[in-house]
Amino acid sequence: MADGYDPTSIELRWQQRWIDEGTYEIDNDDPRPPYYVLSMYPYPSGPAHIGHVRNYTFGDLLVRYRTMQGDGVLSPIGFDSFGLPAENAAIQSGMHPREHTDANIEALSSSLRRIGAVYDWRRQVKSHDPDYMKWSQWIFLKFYEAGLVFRDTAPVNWCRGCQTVLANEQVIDGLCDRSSDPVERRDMEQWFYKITDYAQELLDDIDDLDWPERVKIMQRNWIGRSEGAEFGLPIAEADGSARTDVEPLSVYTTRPDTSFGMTFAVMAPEHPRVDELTSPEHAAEVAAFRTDTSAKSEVDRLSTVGDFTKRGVFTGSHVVNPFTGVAIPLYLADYVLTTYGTGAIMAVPAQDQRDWDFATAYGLDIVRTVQPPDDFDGEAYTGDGPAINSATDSLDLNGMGVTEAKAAATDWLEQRDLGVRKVNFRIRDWLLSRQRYWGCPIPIVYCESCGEQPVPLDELPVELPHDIEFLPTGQSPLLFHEGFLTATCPSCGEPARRETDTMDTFVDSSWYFLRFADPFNHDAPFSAEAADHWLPVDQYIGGVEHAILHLLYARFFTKALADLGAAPATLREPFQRLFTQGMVRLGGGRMSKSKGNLVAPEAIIDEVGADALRLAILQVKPPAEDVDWEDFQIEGCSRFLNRVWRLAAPGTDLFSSARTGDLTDADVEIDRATHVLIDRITGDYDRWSYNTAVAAMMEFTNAVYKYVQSEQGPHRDTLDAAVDALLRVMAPAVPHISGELFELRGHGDIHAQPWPGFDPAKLVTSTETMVIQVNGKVRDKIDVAVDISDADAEALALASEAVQRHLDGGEPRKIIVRAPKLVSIVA
RNA sequence: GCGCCAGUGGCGGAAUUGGCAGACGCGCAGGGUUUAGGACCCUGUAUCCGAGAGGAUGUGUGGGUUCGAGUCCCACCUGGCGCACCA
Repeated sequence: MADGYDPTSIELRWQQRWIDEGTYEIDNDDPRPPYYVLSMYPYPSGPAHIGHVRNYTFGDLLVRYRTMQGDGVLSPIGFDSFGLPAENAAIQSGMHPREHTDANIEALSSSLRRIGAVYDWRRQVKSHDPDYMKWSQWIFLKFYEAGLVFRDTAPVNWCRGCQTVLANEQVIDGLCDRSSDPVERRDMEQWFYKITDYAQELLDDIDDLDWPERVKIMQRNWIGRSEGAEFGLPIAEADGSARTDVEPLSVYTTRPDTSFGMTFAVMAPEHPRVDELTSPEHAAEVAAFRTDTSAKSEVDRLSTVGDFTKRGVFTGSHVVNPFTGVAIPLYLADYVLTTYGTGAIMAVPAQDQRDWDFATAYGLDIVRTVQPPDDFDGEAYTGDGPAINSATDSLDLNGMGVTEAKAAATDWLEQRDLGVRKVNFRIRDWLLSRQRYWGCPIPIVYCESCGEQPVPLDELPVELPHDIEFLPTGQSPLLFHEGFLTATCPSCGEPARRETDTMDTFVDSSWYFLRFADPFNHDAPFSAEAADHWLPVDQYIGGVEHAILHLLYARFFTKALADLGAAPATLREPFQRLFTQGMVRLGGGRMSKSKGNLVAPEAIIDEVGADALRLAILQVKPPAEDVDWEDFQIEGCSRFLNRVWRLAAPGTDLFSSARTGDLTDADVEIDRATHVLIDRITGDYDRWSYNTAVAAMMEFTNAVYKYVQSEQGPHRDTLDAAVDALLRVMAPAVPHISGELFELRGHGDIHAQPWPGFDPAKLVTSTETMVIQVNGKVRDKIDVAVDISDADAEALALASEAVQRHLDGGEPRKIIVRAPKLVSIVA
């Protein structure tokens, strides 16, 4: 064939055309129903890798499909362009992070265009663009004003390798999630966002999200709500009586019902009252223990394996168990953390395994207060059961189950003013300070006389100086840049020093989806009207690795911005539907730059075209599942596209041999198959079943080939209708080839076409294959009319020779008829 | 340990409501076309018995419900992911 399928030239031409014609640009006053499709904000690390391509192919299919369905689709793209890798590259290679980043953005943009993904490029945002930074800082200051920002000295996670502070979310099993170095603890002045103010709402609103269940579970776990009681343990005199001149030691427990089994108490080594509550003769030991603990990683501290004898120390003091009035020893132990609850616990070894281990190691009493089942052979028992050993004159819990006893114990505390019901959350405030250059500067200055001062809104953005020297010292280069450091106090006008911390890059990705709604706004990050028009995102697409960090922060920002009046008050959630696509692996392992086993999509596109690659991505596996690169069937997909080309391109033999005139049964059958195709693909696209959609296209194409090659040959009208429908349903998946063929066939721009409808009446056949089972086994199949009566179906089944053979003269005991599909005979 | 998800041919997978298991593709085999190769077209391809007709077995394992189970229920095995001793 002279004019064979040449993907490269076709694809480049269409890609240019979509950009030149602004096909997927959309204005906020577009009259079509708004539909917002968004793929997660990519970090520009260079040309797209195969995982990116998979992600953006799914997004692009949806953009094109919804457009054909008649929606006004918002399909924006931007770049999460701040972050550590650019700065590390600068230290290593001397290339400025800005140049490094800009080059990577160009490379990634080019990749996205090469796979045929379409966006409204006008709306593009980049985190490091001063125009974007301005509004990141503006939001910081609004949060500051509203009390959602604070500064505090806090033990922070310090990564020695990266020489920076990490958020809790970036610490995985005590190791840095980027460099895998062990994370140490250090005290620093840090900026925080008060995400804990929204803990309850963030938890409650998860229920209504159309998200994968496991992501919702992960968020609930992370927020970690627990209900319990907080109460005081009075400090004991030498004789064991309670002191009234000193504040009791406050503890939090989720098991107030077990309080009678409290045989000792434990403070975190960092607890502020350690010095006060340590007796002089134990001071040296306590000090040594605290030093040891501070050097330990969080993994070691929370571990429950191994010897407990070195993991605690006696303070020399006692406290009083308010339930029993008995004085019990007060210890420090590394497994108690200052960051959760009150930083001190009541220890109940019989019902908590760590307490049990500790008690065993230190020879402390163990008293059961919940009766374990008879067959229980463990140590600490945490299950349900009747309370025992839990009674005094004023409170008797004995016999109650855990739930009832909890309530009774808490009521008792509240009635006596000893304690209160308390809800605790595991989630902690969001530490956003980073001691790094390549991030958005925190817009604060420090004045000797006026103290901490927010930068006035009209002075934003605080920009990063460009002339910076990168040294591997681990300290932010901003600390040594006089021009940046020097500022004027907005309050008194005297010289002041600028904050050198920059923001965590998760700040940038926490509101970019709002900026996309109104990217040209010069007066605000976005208008409430624009946000109201587009948000929430109708379909968000990304990796499950962002299940906690990014998605939780973005939810927090959206709620806070709505409460501050920047976003519509009704906008409580940013992403109504979330789809998490699986990862692309190689040989069962992870693909990574360091392993040097990255698959380069560009090389594949050069060889077989972007459409074949897209089709292979869609075909290989259900989108939600991880997939191995070795399983991709690029060749089969390329072969299929060639088959379609030969079928649909005008001027081929297939096309010119078509007959005209009356329609035959074969024509009716192909017409029916065409409607089935549209029906199937519509359903498959709607439910993200792209692999079966591709199978449907292939099956249909095979059927049309058979039809064309049949003796009587194809009818021109039937063939035209079949092929045009095929191209239309393929358009969202393989936009270049279907666009090219549709145009060559003289029908104009396929992407401006409405989604094809189908006639339900045409889906039904006149006959159906009826299956006949004897004792559950298929014994015969008979073609019957679809409207056959049950009685006729039964008679037909019994008349079957095969059925009679298997009945072997016996009488059927029971016959189940599901006409016209099935007759089941029990012999 | 707790929670979630998955397990189907040589391989990736399909089976939307309990009703023909293995669609579609890859791979493999045979044939056609071609000077040849490639490309293309056609046919076959779960396992076992059988020349064939046909039969038996079969969706991780073991039970159960049902006329009928890949699908529902119970117990278990294996793998992946999350949480993990947060009081």
